[in-house]
Amino acid sequence: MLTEKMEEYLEALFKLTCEEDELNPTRVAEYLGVTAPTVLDMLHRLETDGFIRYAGKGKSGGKKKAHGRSKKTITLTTKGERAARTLVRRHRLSERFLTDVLGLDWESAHREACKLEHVISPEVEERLAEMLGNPDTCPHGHPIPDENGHIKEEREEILPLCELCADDKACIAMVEEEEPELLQYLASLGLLPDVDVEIKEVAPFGGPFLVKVGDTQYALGREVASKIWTKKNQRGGSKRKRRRRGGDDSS
Amino acid sequence: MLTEKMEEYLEALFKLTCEEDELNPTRVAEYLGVTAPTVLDMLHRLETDGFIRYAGKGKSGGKKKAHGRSKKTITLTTKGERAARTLVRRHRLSERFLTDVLGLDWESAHREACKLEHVISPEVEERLAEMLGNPDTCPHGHPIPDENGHIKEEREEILPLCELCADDKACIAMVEEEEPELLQYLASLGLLPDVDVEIKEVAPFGGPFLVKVGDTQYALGREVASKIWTKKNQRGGSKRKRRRRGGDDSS
DNA sequence: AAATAAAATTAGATTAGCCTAATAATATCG
DNA sequence: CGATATTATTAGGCTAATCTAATTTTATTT
Repeated sequence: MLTEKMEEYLEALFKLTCEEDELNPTRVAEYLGVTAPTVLDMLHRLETDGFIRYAGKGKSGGKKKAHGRSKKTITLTTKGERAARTLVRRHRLSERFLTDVLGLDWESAHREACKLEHVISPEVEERLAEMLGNPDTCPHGHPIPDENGHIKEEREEILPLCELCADDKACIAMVEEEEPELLQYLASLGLLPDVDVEIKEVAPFGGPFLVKVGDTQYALGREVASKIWTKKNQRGGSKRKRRRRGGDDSS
Repeated sequence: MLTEKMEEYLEALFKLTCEEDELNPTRVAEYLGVTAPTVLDMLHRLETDGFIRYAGKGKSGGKKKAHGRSKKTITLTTKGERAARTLVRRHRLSERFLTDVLGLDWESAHREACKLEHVISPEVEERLAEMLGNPDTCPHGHPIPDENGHIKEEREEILPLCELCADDKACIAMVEEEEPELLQYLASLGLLPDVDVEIKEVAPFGGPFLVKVGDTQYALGREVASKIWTKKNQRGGSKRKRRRRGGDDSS
């Protein structure tokens, strides 16, 4: 049986494995705000229940170092990934409901969704999706997996704002969440999904981006700019900049 | 801090103390499907946290039996009762939402509401109530406490169907829930809140009630009849049959 | 390669909720 | 009243999650 805690870990593992390969326990501990032994414990439980694999990748012949068989890594099994995607779906559907129907602000919606996702049944999930018109993104612009956990991948050409160049025009596709202060800040600048922006200038040496939103211009640091994902307005169709792994992010 | 389990117990205690006075641990254990020691354990925790009182009622001078000071009873403190009423409110609001907005059947709605009630924040509670038009009953007809936990007491003249007499005409006010099979059965007969019924005959010696609903007549056992609360159509204004304590029931 | 730093893992404890078995108190019946 | 039920309570255990304090591995530096 999947306890609420197990669900939380699964979700975290899913998000983290999408963002970085070679996920290790310490990173998970840090992300979830618990200690490493606690994570180890849970990893074992998740493993015996078949949700993850935690072992050195089977390179049996590897004579690397002779002793310990090639550092363990955490990977979700199909079962584990299915569960995680369902949770992500429920979380994002909840967020949509909380913002669109009940009118909560993003941050509250996120906080509440973290609790709701664990108590929503398949039936409620389905009705909720239906009632909301089967939305395909959460308020932050992140895709909502379908009933089977599939994430729509029309995501060609989505790249962080920090990779745009001067004079590029783009539309914000999604903003990283999980960081309330950042969100608050972005919202205050009007940097929200579906908003059009134009890069006026990119300061060299890791300097700020001068971005025009509506009639105003803001200087955004690289850090912030990397948290805003944009859909570039095809303008000459320069197809550089590949996407990363097939995964997804946060919220 | 109030854990989910503590909330469950509080709610159960609230319901039970409304229905029977002199509530004892064994009854609670039976109601919640756990063992008596488990209940004792929780009672102690709830007591140290100030949600209940569990002690022989202070009759200090009572020389009854000399030894053990007059059997302990469970009572909710103001704090405990406030918490319980909030839970009842969230449960019933959830039920309304699940049935009215998402279209779930009563039983599923009840099941889901049992989980939702523990994760709904004051903010969501408020918005939900607003969105639903501040309903004052759950789908089964039970009153929804207001934001302060007050339960509307227009409940004069609400009495169980088993106390009606032949030829009485009444309107169903609410039906006991917590018993899915019963609910299922009642629903199949069309015995739902707001439906008008007429008692055609009351068989003597604890026999069944012949009740007319729409064009059909059904024979209901006393047990079932006691689970259906009705608002009698004033017909001569016979004011007998007082209500019980100020409490409320299930759902 | 040795020394040092960082990560992983083991050991041992704690708390909330639960359980079973045993014991103590109360009630009820004949 | 005394024997038999019934209830309440105590004792002792178990699992999920968590922690702190070692200890062991694995990496990195020099």
